[in-house]
Amino acid sequence: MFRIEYPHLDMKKIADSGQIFRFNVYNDEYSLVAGDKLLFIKEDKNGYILSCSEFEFENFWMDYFDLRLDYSDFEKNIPADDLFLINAAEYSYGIRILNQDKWEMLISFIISQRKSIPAIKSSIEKLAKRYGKKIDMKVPDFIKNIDKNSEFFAFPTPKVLANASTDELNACSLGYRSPYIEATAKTVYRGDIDLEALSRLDDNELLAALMSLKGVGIKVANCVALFGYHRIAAFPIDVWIKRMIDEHYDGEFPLKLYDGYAGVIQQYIFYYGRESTKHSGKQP
DNA sequence: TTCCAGGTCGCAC
DNA sequence: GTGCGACATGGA
Repeated sequence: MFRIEYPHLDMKKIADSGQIFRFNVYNDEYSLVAGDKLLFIKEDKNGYILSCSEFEFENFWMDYFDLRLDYSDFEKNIPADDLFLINAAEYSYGIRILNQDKWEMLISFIISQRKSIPAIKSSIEKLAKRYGKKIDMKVPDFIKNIDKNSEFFAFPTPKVLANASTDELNACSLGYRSPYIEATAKTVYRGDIDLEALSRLDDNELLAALMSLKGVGIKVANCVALFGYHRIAAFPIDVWIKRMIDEHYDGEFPLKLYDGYAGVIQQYIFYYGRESTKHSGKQP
């Protein structure tokens, strides 16, 4: 167990921010599967109690939650008359761009196309349960809201998915995306594309390399770049972002104001747009 | 039931 | 390069 307390860190908002699909909320407690790692979290006044050791926190989770980056400057260029974005940034205070596993992001966002977030989560859990290794870790005693018999499965490796049959993949509610997953898994497993090596490319080269994969277009590539490679300049445009830009910016978002970190701003817009719609039943 | 979901592909022009 | 229909399935 290890307690942390940081500014600009809100687990609930991050879990609901659409950048991660295996971060579940149980009132003031959370479970989080990242690759083959499992973390339990409990709110504790202004901080959080984590199920990991201090060593594991400093060697993995600290970077995973992007806690070395100062988020306080990202709002400084928002114009005073852009009330929409001022509100979005304030509403999203505490969201960080996670450093997630590249392979997991690639497959997750291929699945995400034309699916609702609950449906995406459901598909990924089916994949993990069918193909992922069971994680050997008990629900710790300080976690009260999660069933002690719960099982958690690592994200499937490229090898396992590359060798999966189409019928089995179809059982994971992938729909027409099954052949995309199959083709991409084979490409990665064979080593035709080395996801780690892509880190050396600049943003545009990275997007181009990702888009060479089956089922990866401009939007998915930007999501993988942003959430898997921490390219915080990447600005994925999906139906929500487009809707917000059309309504509040007359179809053209002033990207130049946020040079180098537009992805953070994008995440604020996405979260604010979706959450406020969820609660009011209409767009903000 | 009907509609929509963190889009992409293939194929016209 | 741009436009357009097809695409599987689950959740609301």
